Amino acid sequence: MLDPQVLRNRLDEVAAALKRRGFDLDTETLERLETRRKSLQVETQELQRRRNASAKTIGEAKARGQDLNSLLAEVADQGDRLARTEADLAAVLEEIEAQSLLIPNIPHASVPPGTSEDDNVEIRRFGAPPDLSFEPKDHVDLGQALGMMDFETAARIAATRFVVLSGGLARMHRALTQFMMDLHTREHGYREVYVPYLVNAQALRGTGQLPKFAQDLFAVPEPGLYLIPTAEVPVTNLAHDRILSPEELPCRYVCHTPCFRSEAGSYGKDTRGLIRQHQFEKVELVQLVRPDGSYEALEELTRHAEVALQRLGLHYRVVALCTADLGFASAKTYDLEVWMPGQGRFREISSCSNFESFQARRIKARWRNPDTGRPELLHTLNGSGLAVGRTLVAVMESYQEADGRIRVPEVLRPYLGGMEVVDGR
RNA sequence: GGAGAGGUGGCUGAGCGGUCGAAAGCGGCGGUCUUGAAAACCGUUGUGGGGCGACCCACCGGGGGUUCGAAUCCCUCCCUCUCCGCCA
Repeated sequence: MLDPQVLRNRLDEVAAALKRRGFDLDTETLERLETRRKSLQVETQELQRRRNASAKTIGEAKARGQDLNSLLAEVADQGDRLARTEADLAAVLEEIEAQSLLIPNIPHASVPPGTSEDDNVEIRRFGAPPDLSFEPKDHVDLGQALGMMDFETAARIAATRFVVLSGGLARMHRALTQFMMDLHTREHGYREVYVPYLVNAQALRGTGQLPKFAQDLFAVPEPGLYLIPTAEVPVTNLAHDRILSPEELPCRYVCHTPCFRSEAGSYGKDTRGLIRQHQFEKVELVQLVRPDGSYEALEELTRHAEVALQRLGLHYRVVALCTADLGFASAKTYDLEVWMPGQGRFREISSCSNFESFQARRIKARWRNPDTGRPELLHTLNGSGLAVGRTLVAVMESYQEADGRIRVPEVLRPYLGGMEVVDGR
């Protein structure tokens, strides 16, 4: 959510900034609502003031044992009028709130301009495609040949876009998670957290998935909760309605969770393989930081995610998303794209974003600024470190042999009892 | 699932329907004293919002109601704690 003050006083600037990301702000409606809000609020508060004053007078008169009838007659019709303006004001405020929740974040000045994902800008590259002297297979062929990746069985148990992994592949999937968690807790200074996988609507509103993206979520109607689409939701909401002291910052969390996405609206897209599943595992990095350091934090967080790819020996590139490709809540995003030899292309494996105060305002996540002594909004960031399923795909396709065997990257071997080639156990 | 107790400011904890944004204590901040520190003493100390301003408004778990007036009464929802049952 954007700052209501700015939305009020510098509406045209906001509209121009949002235009960069292709969003048309309905300034006419907002101005009309704001005018109405102002007059209603002033009127309401004046009526409240009068009510308080006369209630006080009546109280004092009663204490002196005076006759109250004339006083009570005077205020007889005050209540109705106040109730009406209060109701009108509440309706207008609700309307403004509803509108505000649908306005995306303003792109940072450094975000490259663009009209589609084709305008994203490659920032840097690591490594090179693996030197395979044969025609590489994709992870589906590899996994099924090994008998360790089964989409048909998963479909019988659940539906399409689910998978059953088994044997060495299932173990390597787990090893990848362990490796990433150890990396970020031991070397990058993140605090591990374990959180609920079902969250309420308020939490999802806080991070920006609701109200606009309900169709992407799995709802559980009975307790009225949603399966998390990313650990970002519960972890960022840890700061809900909290005022942190400066010593607690920066606050860095790492969290491994399953993620659930309905993928509505992506029929026919990535239907093959592990790339786009209804359920997948992710290791998520979340930071809560002072506003003056959030862009350094974004660079740092991105590097932390990159280290995971580097240690695994995977070829990747870092891409700055252009204004058109930016997520709803993000002010700036770097995508990490890993090379997938079986597909002959780069695929997103991590997305690292600075949300500035956009989420913090919805969540009321603040810190006490010692310079002002006041509570002020934090900046929030997050990034995948990494998406585990897609990492497994990249490893399988990058470490394949001509005979279809898959070597185990060095860093994973300690987690797999020294296993050098994926086996069936 | 059954029975009971309770949700008040950073914390603990008072609060006959009226002068309560709310006692007191702790903590925090500033000061006096001191070579310095502690102790003691004095002062100060919630959040959000509106108005060009003088100022004003809202908030005592959430929502609704009664009333001229609600932290205080009523309804409802949520949450926490204790005991019993059940289950991991």
